[in-house]
Amino acid sequence: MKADSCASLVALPLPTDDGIFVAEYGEKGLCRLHFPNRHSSIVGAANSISPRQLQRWHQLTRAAVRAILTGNPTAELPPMDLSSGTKFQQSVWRAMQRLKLGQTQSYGEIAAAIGCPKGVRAVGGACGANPIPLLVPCHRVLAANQKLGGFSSGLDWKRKLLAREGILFC
DNA sequence: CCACGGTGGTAGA
DNA sequence: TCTACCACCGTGG
Repeated sequence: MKADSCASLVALPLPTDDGIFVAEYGEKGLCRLHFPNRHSSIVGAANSISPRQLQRWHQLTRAAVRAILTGNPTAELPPMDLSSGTKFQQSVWRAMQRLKLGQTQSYGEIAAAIGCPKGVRAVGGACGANPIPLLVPCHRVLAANQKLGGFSSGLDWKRKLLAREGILFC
């Protein structure tokens, strides 16, 4: 763990039909999203985010999360602060953000897309370090030959998300 | 199906 | 620094 310029200031519950997610916000926007039944950091009382802005961000997050969980396209996304990652990780996360509903790419294709064609394993590592799953759609990254690959929050989630988007895999 | 080597980035010591 | 991990990928049994 390293010094993190994006200390989360507020954590809010995000109820869905699939359980209660937790969204963490910093001054620049959404900085982490947790799947249900996972440890998440505690709500910070002191915040420098205006309640009105926070409410707006959380509303956008909630709508986007629920859209993805139901296999629908997302409309507007909240501002996302990805500054906690290294340069390499951020480039991987940016590449994943370009994947639309139902689109997939392999770890190798992502590696090539960011100009690091031999860094395939490192791309896998960056996917696992993705602080905002769903909205940064790391579940749309498959292994070569349409194999499933991994998922740090549990392969059952990845299978479920892909199925809801109509994506076929082995 | 399995084993293995070549990889690049990261975290921890 | 050095080292031991890895959500990989191709090749070869």
